[in-house]
Amino acid sequence: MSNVKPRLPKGMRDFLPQAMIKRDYVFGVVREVFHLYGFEPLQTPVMELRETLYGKYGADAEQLIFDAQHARSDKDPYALRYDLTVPLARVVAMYENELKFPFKRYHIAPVWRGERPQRGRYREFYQCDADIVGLASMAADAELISLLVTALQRLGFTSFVVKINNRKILTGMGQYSGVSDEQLPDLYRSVDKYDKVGAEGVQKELEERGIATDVVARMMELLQTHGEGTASLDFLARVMGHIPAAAEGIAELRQMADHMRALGVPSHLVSFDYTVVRGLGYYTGPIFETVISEPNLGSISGGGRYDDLIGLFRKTSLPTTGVSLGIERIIDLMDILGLYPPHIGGTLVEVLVTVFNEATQAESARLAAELRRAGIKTELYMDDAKYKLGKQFAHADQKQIPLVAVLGDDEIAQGVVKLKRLRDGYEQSVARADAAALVRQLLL
RNA sequence: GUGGUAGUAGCUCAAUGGCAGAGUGCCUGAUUGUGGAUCAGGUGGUUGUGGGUUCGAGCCCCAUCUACCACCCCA
Repeated sequence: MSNVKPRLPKGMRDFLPQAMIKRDYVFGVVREVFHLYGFEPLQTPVMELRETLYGKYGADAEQLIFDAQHARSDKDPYALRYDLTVPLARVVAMYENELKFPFKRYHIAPVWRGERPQRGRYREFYQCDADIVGLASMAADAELISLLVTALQRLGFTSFVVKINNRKILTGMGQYSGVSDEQLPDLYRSVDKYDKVGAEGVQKELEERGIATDVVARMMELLQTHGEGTASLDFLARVMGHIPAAAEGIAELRQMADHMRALGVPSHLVSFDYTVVRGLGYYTGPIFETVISEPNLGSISGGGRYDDLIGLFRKTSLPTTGVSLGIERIIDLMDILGLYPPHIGGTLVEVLVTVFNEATQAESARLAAELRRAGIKTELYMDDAKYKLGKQFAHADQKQIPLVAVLGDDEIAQGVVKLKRLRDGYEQSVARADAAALVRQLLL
């Protein structure tokens, strides 16, 4: 008999119950906030036609996308989705007559990438996106910021900043400084490393990419523009307001600022920062990124406006803006920063009902049923061997179940149940009818 | 995709080319109505996998897998 060696595909993970309880909590909080802002769920297949995915990524696609072919058919080649944005664009194009615009959907689901895994970077991971399709108004972008801030606050994050920029301003800066349109992608890629390599690093890289020293110098100065509130926008307007792209971008961010104020977004949690770039790709307007500022733990969300993408699947495009929470990173940080509320622990079981012996097993089962009817998450102890109280307490302790219900001959005779809280050893007997109420009280 | 580091008990890690170990965990008992603490006893391994060198390999060589790190790119 030769067993198959249990192994996981490279870059993919199992989540045991202890981890899933925490993940579900995070997903649940985020989902609740999405609902609060009127976003509704969308689900699409994990596979798309290869041609659907390759449209957006072109040449690089081969290296990044996981193919997923049926063994007995090579027609209609498939691939695992690479993100949730392309499926959204496809859905919008396919069902536009059935959807009500602006279309506000959220999507929490796994995506797959063929990249080499590293810590915090996997081949299978969850994305968590909210997008608004069909609205050009900056009200949409501002609403996403408000949603983002609310979600992070509800998860317990306090010291973070949503850094906001606009692709049009970056384009304007490039034009003002003398960067050619062909060099813009290079420029974006280099500036994206600002956080990592600093101003000197970006400057060096830009020069290495063959952009003239005086051009780089002008660019670097503009990039580092900063100020309270909209002061930096005023400055940029004075310097490069005559450049159409810049003027447009500046006006958009002003509108966003107005909308955010009306929505009550705390001003200390947002900041205009012209070093934000967001990869390469499809962004056309406002872009944003959230960083944990204290301590400096990197980026936990990103997003922006991509008004052209849906045009991939449709004659004319639709203005669209979206936000993506880096949910895997957020889950890591929840542990690092200790943000889980106390009741999110190693188990979701609230009380273990012990079984004193064979003869009283049925009575314990009845107690478990009573507690469950009252909505209490109850585990009824089960064992193939002998019922020993010590083992049952140890079981509860190891599984981190907070309460144990003891139901021995004495308790049954008196119509009571004895509850023990393991955290501090507090013990109390209570009439059966009041057991659920006492469980709730002891859980607080 | 390129380059580097590492893989020994469930976990964390030892072991000059010469008998594979410790701590922790787990099981049993001290304690047949109570977990954690203590004590006693017990359980722990094809040294990631496959080859090679050698009288002899956890250790050296080659390949491979996996994890991690730096690029590339990205979340």
